[in-house]
Amino acid sequence: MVRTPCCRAEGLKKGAWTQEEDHKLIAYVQRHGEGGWRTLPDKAGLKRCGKSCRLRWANYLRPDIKRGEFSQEDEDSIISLHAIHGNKWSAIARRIPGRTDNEIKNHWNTHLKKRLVKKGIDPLTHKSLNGKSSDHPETLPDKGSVHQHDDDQKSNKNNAVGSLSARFLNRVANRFGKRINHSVLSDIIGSGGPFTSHTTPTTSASECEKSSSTFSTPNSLGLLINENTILDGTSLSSSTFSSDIYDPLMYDHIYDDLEDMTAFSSRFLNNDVSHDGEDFLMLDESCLESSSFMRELTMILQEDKIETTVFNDSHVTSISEVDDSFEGIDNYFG
DNA sequence: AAATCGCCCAACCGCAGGACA
DNA sequence: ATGTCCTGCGGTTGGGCGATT
Repeated sequence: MVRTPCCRAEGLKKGAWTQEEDHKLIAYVQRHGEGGWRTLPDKAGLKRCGKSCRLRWANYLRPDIKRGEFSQEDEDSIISLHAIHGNKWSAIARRIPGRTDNEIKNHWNTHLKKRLVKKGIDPLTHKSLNGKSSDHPETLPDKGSVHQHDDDQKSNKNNAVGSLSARFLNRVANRFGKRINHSVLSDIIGSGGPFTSHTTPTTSASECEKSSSTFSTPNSLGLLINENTILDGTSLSSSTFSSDIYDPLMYDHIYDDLEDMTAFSSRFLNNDVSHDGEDFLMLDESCLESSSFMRELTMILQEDKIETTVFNDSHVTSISEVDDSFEGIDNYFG
């Protein structure tokens, strides 16, 4: 099917936006909200195509856009996320609050890529350019190592990635299993391990393979929650994780919260495994359907807000090394 | 001072895919 | 099932601007 490009029409302005145009666009969006970009130019009195208006709004005028230089933290995040997602700028942008995909893409191409090359890191693979495995903190686990031998995984220092999650979640499962019942836990532990790597229904197999070598189970669905964020308690509203008021719909609300870009875009990572201090819980999506599990998880998360140091062990064990049986989980934390 | 170069980044382009009639 | 609209995405372009010659 052939479509006529929207900007082909005669008389439409292209190029840099003027202040007046910006004002018109802002005023219109404030009055009528986003969307309807095709008809917006006429209604707003702009001689631009809708696409141009949408881009101008999305990349420049939106009120939640953070202008100015990227912080070190932002840059680290971008590099880490790029190691996972590659050039999926929109996916990266969703994790960097206030930054647009365009901005991140530009920053990557003009600064970060060069910086990595300077440090001897291939910006495409995030591996050392000289062939040696890089110890550089800006690199991530080899995306291709998902199915490597266990020994390789153990020797990979980045294996610690997710292992904290594994321990934490094993603990959650353990406690939950003791308090609730074995069968539910078995469901959770279930096929291929309890908190396996994640892929959303739309995630490709290749993207799955980019994830942590420790947790990969390509067919599983899942979601990730930033453990550190949860543990420091900054991301959880009391209403979201209240163990006192149990509402069967609560987890729908959690989903809603997690989908809320302004509140959670930087915290809820449904595609990523992070590294070096930023660690992520991985939950099978079915967990969310187990209300009793989620309630228990909620309680434990709340408790753990004050005991984050428990997880700062020097040695961590990946979940793949742990016996998936209930007893195994039980023994694991002694 | 003028010309040239290189960098940066806003904006554009073409394509893909979901929604809907 | 098909066609169209609408939106989002990633890659690319080109104008502005400072640095260098």
